[in-house]
Amino acid sequence: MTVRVRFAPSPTGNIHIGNARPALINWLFALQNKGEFVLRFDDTDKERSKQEYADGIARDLDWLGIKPHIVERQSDRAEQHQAATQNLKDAGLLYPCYETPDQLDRQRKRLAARGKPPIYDRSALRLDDEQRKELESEGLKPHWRFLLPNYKDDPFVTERTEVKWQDEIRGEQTVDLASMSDPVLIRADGSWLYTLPSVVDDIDLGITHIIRGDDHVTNTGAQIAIFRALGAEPPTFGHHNLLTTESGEGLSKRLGSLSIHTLAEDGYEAMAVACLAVLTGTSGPVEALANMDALVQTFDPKSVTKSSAKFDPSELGSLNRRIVHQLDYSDVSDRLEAAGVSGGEDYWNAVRGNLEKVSDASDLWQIVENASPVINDEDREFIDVALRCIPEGEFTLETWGEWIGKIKQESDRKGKDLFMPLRKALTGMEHGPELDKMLPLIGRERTLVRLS
RNA sequence: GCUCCCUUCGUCUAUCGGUUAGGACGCCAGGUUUUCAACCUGGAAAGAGGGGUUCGAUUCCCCUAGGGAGUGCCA
Repeated sequence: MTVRVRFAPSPTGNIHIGNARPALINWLFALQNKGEFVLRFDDTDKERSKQEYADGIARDLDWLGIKPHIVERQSDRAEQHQAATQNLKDAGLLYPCYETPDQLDRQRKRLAARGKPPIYDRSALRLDDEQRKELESEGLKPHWRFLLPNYKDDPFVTERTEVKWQDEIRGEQTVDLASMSDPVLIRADGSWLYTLPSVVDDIDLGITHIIRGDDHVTNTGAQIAIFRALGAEPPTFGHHNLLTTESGEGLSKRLGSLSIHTLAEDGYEAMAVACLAVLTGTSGPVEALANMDALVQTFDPKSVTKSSAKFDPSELGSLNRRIVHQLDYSDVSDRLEAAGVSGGEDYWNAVRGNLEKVSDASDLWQIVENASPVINDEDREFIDVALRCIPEGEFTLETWGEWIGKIKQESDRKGKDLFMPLRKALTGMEHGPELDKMLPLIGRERTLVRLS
């Protein structure tokens, strides 16, 4: 059977590094198993879902290197959701409830105050047709709950109230359905909550593995019950740990600075973001892997740990640096040319070891094109000596060695005193890329001008 | 409040009862590079607390504390 996974964001905001984690883990899992990746927009919340967010999510995933094989929109599949709804109603597994949100809220608070679990008491299940009619004649519209197979004394008895599954990441998991309320599947306005459409779509789309954050663990218990109620075998589940900020809070959509789009605009490499998002909270090192293939080879779902992991945004800097240092000219030529850096491969190889971000290459380019020479008064005489020693012919990689050798003979300077005045005169800076590589790029003409 | 999960260097983590508690990132020092970066070598750095079980506990059990998640007519 072909592995098929899905990433199912609700288009209610931009994705950040915390959402990138499940997206990438699913993507890697798909590639590792020669499977397919479905991007499904869970847009059942009409109030908050927006097309612009969906577009933004697709764009950000693409930037990260995720190319979905299939794109779906939950709102396009109302027919199937309707059919499943009817199935459940016919089976007596979906029952109408008339409590208002306010009433439910008070009920929960009352239970909490008494130290009891805040579980819905199923009083609506005991309503007869006449009572329902009466409530509806008062103008109340029902919302619908799924009857969890969990109470020993209810008409849909199952011996066990626990749902167990072998989690791809966390090992054996158990959720006790007796500890949760019957989930509301349909709102009073007739629209679906995410729970049922999600299961229906997972069945119809042939999803084989549901990999998502461990905030869904309890959900999985109820959803497995719904899979079974719809006559489908539940897929394999895997729940990865969540990432938190330094202060330990869960990542929220409010973390604008860590939105994928912002990180992209700030000039970070997609692979740096991907490595941090995926490899943090695993037993492997957070390595700087330069391409998705390497990450596919490296990542092991089983290495994801169970506890939430603090991740350090500042690590993105060093990760990015290490990745940039590995990039070949062909990886960056487009970006360099777009930024007006025309030094080609020689230039890239000369400077990449000094860069934090690829965009820094443009700043360094000024060394070649228009550095402001710095020549201290006490070095003037020495620079004049250097000027006289400049080798004949075109500047090559050997020119620097030749030149400095000659200067050594002509002056009594050595070490730092020898090369630093030249570095400052040539580049205007006290540190930077190796001069033997820069010299051919700067060329004879500019060298003469800068030293004069 | 109730349910589930978790707790080892600063951070992410390894350890199938006996280890000098290992690695990665970061940090510090030295080397190398005639600068910086890179690179190499070395170093500092950890079992939340309390009870058990055991010849022996970081490892198994219980309690406490702390953290995460769920507990929605959000997803």
